[in-house]
Amino acid sequence: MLSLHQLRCFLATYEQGSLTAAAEELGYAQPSVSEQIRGLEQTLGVQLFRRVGRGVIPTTVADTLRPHAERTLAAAEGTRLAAQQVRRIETGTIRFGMFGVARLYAGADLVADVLERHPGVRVELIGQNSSEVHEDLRRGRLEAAMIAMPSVTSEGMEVRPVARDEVVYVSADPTHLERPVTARRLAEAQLVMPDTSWRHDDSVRTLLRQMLHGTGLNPTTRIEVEDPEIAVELMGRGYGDTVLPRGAAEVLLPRLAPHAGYVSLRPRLYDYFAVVHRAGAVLSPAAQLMIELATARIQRIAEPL
Amino acid sequence: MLSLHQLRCFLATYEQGSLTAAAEELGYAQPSVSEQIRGLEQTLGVQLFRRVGRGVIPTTVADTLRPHAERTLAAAEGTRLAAQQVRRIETGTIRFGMFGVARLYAGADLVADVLERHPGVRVELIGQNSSEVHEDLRRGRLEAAMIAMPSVTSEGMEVRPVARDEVVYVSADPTHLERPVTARRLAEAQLVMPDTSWRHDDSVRTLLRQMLHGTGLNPTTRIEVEDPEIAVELMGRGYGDTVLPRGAAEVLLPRLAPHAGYVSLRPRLYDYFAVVHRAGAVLSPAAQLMIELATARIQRIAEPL
DNA sequence: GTGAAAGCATAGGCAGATCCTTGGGATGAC
DNA sequence: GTCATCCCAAGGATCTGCCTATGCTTTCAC
Repeated sequence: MLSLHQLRCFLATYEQGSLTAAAEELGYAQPSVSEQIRGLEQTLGVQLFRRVGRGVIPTTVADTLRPHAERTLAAAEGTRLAAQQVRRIETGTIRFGMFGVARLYAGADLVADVLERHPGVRVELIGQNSSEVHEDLRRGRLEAAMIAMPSVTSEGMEVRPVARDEVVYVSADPTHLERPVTARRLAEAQLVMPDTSWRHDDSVRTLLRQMLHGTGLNPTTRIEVEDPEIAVELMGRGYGDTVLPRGAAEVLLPRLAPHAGYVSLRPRLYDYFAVVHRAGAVLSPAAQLMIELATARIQRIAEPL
Repeated sequence: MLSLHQLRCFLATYEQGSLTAAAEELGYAQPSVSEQIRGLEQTLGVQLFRRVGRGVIPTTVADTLRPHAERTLAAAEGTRLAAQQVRRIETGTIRFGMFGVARLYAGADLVADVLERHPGVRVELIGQNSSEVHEDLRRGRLEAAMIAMPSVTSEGMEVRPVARDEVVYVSADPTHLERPVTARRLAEAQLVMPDTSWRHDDSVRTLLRQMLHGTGLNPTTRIEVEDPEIAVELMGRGYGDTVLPRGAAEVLLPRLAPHAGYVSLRPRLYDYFAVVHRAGAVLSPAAQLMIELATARIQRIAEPL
């Protein structure tokens, strides 16, 4: 079987014109190189050098094969080099999970932070929602992620909360914002809620369900949409109120519903942001980098823990 | 140390998405492939697959390295293929030794014969003279050759005569050609001799020296030139006679000295053509081919043995 | 929920490859 | 002729590669 080691010995011998010199260059004893050359000649079925008493002389076959051997070794070196560069995060792809609203807060800045420090890399910010990210983590498609809690159960996952953001009641009607909103008021509200497809996993929905659980009530969602932007815009036009993490409200309201405001719930509810990865996993440098940068960004918007 | 085997296992695993499937494709047991992957990850210092209970998932590092691994394996395959082609004489260089007058007889036809059968090869017909060829053989720079005998001693060489050519006396003066030329007549002649630089090794000169040895005489060389063509042309203009192998005379006279003729020496002298290579050498297919074709060509011009 | 199947890791053992040292033969320089 | 150089050959130590057997985790079907 052809091996890189054989090719290295071949090239050294060809260039040095001597097995002894080649062995010295490669740091081996002379018989070892001799054996490699013999093995190469046997696997290829050709004679590469004529042994002529003292010294060896390359045959025309050796002349022909030399550029091929050089190409092969160069390609192998390229492989090694590419791995080195990836290891130093000079190149390659960084894939990181981040669900909807966290990405809304910090996504663009996070990518900018990464590219600032590592201009050569590709960045993939994966995940429409928290539970999809969770599934990707579990299946190994993602190494680490920033998710919102409480969410689906996290068996086999290591979850480290890094920040929390209050969940607030948002309305374009000032009379709805005069006092903190209780469970009873919430149950009576007409709501425009985003993230319809994920309503069973979404952390804000989960919080609201927990809040109303003791009262036997359910919030009325008058309108269900996918995008928080659409929900906010509809809320601004008076089609209903909505419930959002405060960070999202502060990002979206000035742009989409300048006349709307928000107020706390009573009791206050909090959405937690956490770093998640498989329990017991050794994180790559790239994942550690993403975790560090994402945490820093989230903590500039939400409340650090 | 990086190895082709590791890269083969890596690619098979990447494409199959499973160590077990890769092992089956490669014809190994699963733990063997597993070990190779682990070794590759260790030598490169990166994680290529995430082990996730059932199955493995390639990391983004694996995505990045895959094309490099493919290039490397393709280059290695190219090396193997090139060797195969050389072995079948489909490509590569054929180097063969042939000294002056033999090349004059058969050189162009020999090259044509080779290219007819093996259109992809390069051909090198090496050697200004017999003794240079001999030295190249001894040093290993040439594998085999066609030389003229008697020449320098052939210790360590295997010499197989394949044809002989009579050495004849050539003159533009018909009176010189009426009878076979004896040693006495030869010693009195004014000669124009080619191959000046090699006069001590040249086989025709050696024959003449042997012929005159018993008489205590030396041939008078009025003019010494390098090329047989020049010698024949000067002879044709009457500046002297010359001595040549008959094959050379028949090639050169019609073109360069149409009024000249030739006659035998007494006793007759013969130049022998022989195939030569290092004693005990195993000849490559290319060398065997050249020997076969060169022998056939020489035997169509000179007298086969 | 439970058992069966799939897939990877680990452990132990065997065969072959790799590498070294020592010694012998051929060649070339003086 | 003598010595130095350079290759091959042989023997032994170590390492690598590969196998089988086994255990653990995840996945899937009932």
